[in-house]
Amino acid sequence: MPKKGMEAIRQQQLIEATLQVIHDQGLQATTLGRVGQRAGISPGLVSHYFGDKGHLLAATYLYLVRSLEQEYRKARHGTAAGLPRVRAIIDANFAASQSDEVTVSSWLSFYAQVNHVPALARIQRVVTRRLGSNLTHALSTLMPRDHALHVAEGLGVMIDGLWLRASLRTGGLDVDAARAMAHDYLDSQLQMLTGDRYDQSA
Amino acid sequence: MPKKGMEAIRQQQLIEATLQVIHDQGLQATTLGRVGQRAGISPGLVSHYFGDKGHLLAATYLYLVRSLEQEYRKARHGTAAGLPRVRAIIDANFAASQSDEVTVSSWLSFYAQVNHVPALARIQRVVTRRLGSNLTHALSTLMPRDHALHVAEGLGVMIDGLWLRASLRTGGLDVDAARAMAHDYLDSQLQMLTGDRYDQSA
Amino acid sequence: MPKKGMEAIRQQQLIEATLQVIHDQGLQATTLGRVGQRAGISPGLVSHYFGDKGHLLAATYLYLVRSLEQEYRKARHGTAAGLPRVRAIIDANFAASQSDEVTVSSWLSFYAQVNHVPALARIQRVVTRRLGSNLTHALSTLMPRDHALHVAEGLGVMIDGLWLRASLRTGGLDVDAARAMAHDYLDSQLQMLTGDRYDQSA
Amino acid sequence: MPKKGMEAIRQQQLIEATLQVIHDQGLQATTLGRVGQRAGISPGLVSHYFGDKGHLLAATYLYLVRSLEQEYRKARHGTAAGLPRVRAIIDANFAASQSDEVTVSSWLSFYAQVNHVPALARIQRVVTRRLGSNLTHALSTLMPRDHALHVAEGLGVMIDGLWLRASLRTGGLDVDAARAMAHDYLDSQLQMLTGDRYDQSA
DNA sequence: TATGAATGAGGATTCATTCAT
DNA sequence: AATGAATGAATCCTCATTCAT
Repeated sequence: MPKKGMEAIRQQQLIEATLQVIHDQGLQATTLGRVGQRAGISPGLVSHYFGDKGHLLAATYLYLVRSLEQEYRKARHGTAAGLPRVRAIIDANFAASQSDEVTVSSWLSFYAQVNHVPALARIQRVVTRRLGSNLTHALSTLMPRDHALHVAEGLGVMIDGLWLRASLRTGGLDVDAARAMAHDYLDSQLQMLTGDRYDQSA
Repeated sequence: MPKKGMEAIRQQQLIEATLQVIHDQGLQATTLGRVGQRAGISPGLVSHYFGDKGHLLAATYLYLVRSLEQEYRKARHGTAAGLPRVRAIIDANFAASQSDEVTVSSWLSFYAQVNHVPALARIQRVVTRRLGSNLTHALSTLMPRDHALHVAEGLGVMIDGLWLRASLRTGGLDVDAARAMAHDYLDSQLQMLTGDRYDQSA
Repeated sequence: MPKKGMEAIRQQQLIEATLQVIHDQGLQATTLGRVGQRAGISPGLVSHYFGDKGHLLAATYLYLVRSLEQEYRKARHGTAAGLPRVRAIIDANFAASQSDEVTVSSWLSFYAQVNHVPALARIQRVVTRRLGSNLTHALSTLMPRDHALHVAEGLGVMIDGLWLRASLRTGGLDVDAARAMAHDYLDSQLQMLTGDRYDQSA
Repeated sequence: MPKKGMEAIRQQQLIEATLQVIHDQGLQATTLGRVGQRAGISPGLVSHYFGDKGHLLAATYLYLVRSLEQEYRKARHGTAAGLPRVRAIIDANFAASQSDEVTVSSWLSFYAQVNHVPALARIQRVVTRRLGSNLTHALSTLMPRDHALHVAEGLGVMIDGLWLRASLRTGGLDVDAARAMAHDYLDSQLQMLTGDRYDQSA
C-alpha cells in the first residue's frame, strides 16, 4: 500500500532500476530484490513503495508509455501540419529517449506480457491507439481519410517491426537504419498514391 | 514390456502442451507442473523427458521454427521462380500453421526471452537469416541484388511487425489483413522501382 | 520382495555394481537408477531383486563383511598357531580382496551409516567382534589373556585407522606401508612385553 | 531497524543445528528443512544464510576442523617442548570439545564424503597435515627426524582408528580408554627406540 | 523374467511479502 | 522513513517404487 508521504524520487529511482534489471536479466528474472539492489535500497522498501510487484511493473510500463507520448507531443507541437508533422511523428518513435537499449528491450518484455496481465493490457491499448490517431490525423491533410487510415496502420506496423528487430541484440539493425526504413515506407506509400492519381488523371 | 516409442510421443505431447500453456498463461507462468497437467501426465515426467525446463523450452521454440521453415520449403518448391515465389514466401508466414493464436503468442513470448537465453538466441539467429535469404534469393530475379536486399529486409521487418500486432489480442489485426498488408508493401516497393527506372529513363 | 526364481547371478551383478557406484559417487549419490545402469539392467529390476534399497545396501555390506571373514578363515587355516597366525590375520586385512580401492572406500561409506541404519549396525557388530576374537585367540598362545585382549584391541584400532587413511584418496598411504605399520605395531607391543618381563625378572 | 549482527549468530546456530542433525540422522538424512527445524527457523532461511547446502556443510566441517586446530594450539602453547608437548598434542585429540558424541559422529560422516566433495577434500587435506606436522615437530626433539616422522604417522593412524571406533555407538570404546591407548602406543614406540639404542650400544 | 513408463513424494532453492525495530 | 530478518508458498528436479506389457 503506497504510503501517503511517499516520495516521487524513490518511485522514479525504482522505475529506472526496474528498467535496467529487465534489460539485463529479462522480465522473468526481474525480482524485487534485484530491483532494490540496483536502486541501492533494501528489498523491503520496494514493496513498500509500490505495494506490490504488479504495481511496480505497471508503473514502469506506464513510464515508458508516457515517455513515448511526450515525444509525440513534441512532434505535434513543433512542426507544421502536413508532411513535416508526419515525419516528425515517425522520428518521435526513434528519438533518443525511445531508442536506447534499455527502453527497447524492456518494451519487448512488456509486450510479451500484455496478453496475460490486464493492468498492462489497459496501458497498451492506449499507446497503440495514440500512435494510430496521431499518424492518421497528420496524414489526413495529405490524402483522403481512408487512405490515411491505411497508411497510418502500415506505418504503425512497420515501426513495431523495426522496434522488434532492433530489440534483438543479434538483429544488426541500428536506429538510423530503422528510421530510414520507416521514412522509406512512407515514401513508397506516398508515391503509390501519386502514381494512382497519375494513373487516374491519365 | 512397456510401450515402446513413448519418448517421441511424449515429447510431442509435451511441446504442444507447452505451447498451450504459454498461450494461456504466458511464459512467466509456464511451470513444468502446469505443462504436465495440460498434457495429462505427472509433473515429474516432464523433467524426465526433457532433462530440464530449459531444454523443454528450447525444444518448443525449435518446433515453432521448424514448422515455419517447413512452410518456407513448401513455398519455394511449389512455385515458379520470380514474383510468384516471393508472394508464396510472404504467404508462408501467414499459413494456417503459423497464424493460429497459440503459435503467434508463443512466438512473441520466446522473442522476449531471446536476449537472455543463449540457447534460444542460437535458434533465433537461424530463423531470422533464413527468412532474409529466402526473400533475397527470390527477389534477385526481379531486381538488382542491392535492391533485393533492401526490399527483403523491409519485408522481413513488415512481417515481424504484423506478427507482433497480431499477437496482441487487442490488436484487431486479423490474418488476412496482415497478409494483405505485406503484399501491399511489396507492391509499393515494386512500384517504386518502376518509378525509379522511369525517372532514370526519362 | 525377493522372488523365488531369483538368480544369484543378478544379485552378485548388482552388488558389484553397487560397490562401484559407491566408490565413484559416494553413498549419498548411489541411486537405484545408477546401480542398474552400471549393471546394465533396467532400473525397475533392481528393486525387483532386492525389494528395497535398504536391502540392496545391507546385502552389499554383508558381501564386504563375508569377504573379509573369508580372508580370516584362510589366515586361520593356512598357518601354524602362534605368531605366524597372528601375522596372517593382520595380513588378511590387507589382502588383495580387501585393499582394492572400491572395497576400501565402500567400507568407509557404510561405516558412516552404521549408526543410523539398524540393519547395517547388526552386520557391523559381528565383524568388529570377529576380528577381535580372531586376534585374541591367536595372541593367547603368546601371552596372558589380559595382555592378548589389550594387544588385540590395539591392533584392531590400528587396522581401522590404516583403512581409514587408505580410503582417503589424498592420504598417501599405500597398502604395503599400511601393512608394515600394523606389523610394526605388533612388534612394538611384543617388545614391550619382553621388556616388561625383563624388568620383572631383573 | 532489525536486529543487527544476526548473520553471525544465525550461522553459528545453523552450524550447531547441522551437527546435531548429522549426529541424529546421518549426513544422508540431513536436509535443510531438518536443520532449520532444529534451529527453530524456517527452511528458506537456511539457504539464505549459507547460499546453498554445500556451503553449509563445508562451513560445518570447517567449524569442526577449526575447533580441533584450536586444541592443537592450546597444546603447543601451554607445554614445555619435548615429551610433555607430544602428550599434550595427543590429548588435544581427545579434549572435551573433540570427544562428545556429536562431534565424533559428524566427523565420520564428513570423512565418508571427503572423496566425493572437493570442497571437503580441501579442508580435510589441511587437517591431516596439521596433525602430522604438529606431532613430527614435537617428536623431533626426542629422536632423529626420520624416526619422528615414522612415529608421528603411526600416532596419527592410531588416533584416527580410535576416533573411528569411538564413533561407533556399539564400539564400546570410551574416551579415556582411547586416550590411554594412544599414549600406550607412544610408550611402546619410545621403548622400541630405547631398546634399539640399547642393542646398538651393547 | 525383464522393461521402462509412470507416479508422487521429498528436497533444495528462490522470492514476494510482512514486520519488528 | 528505512532496514533487513523472517516466513512460507511455489518451483524445479530427483528418486524409489510400482505396474502394465
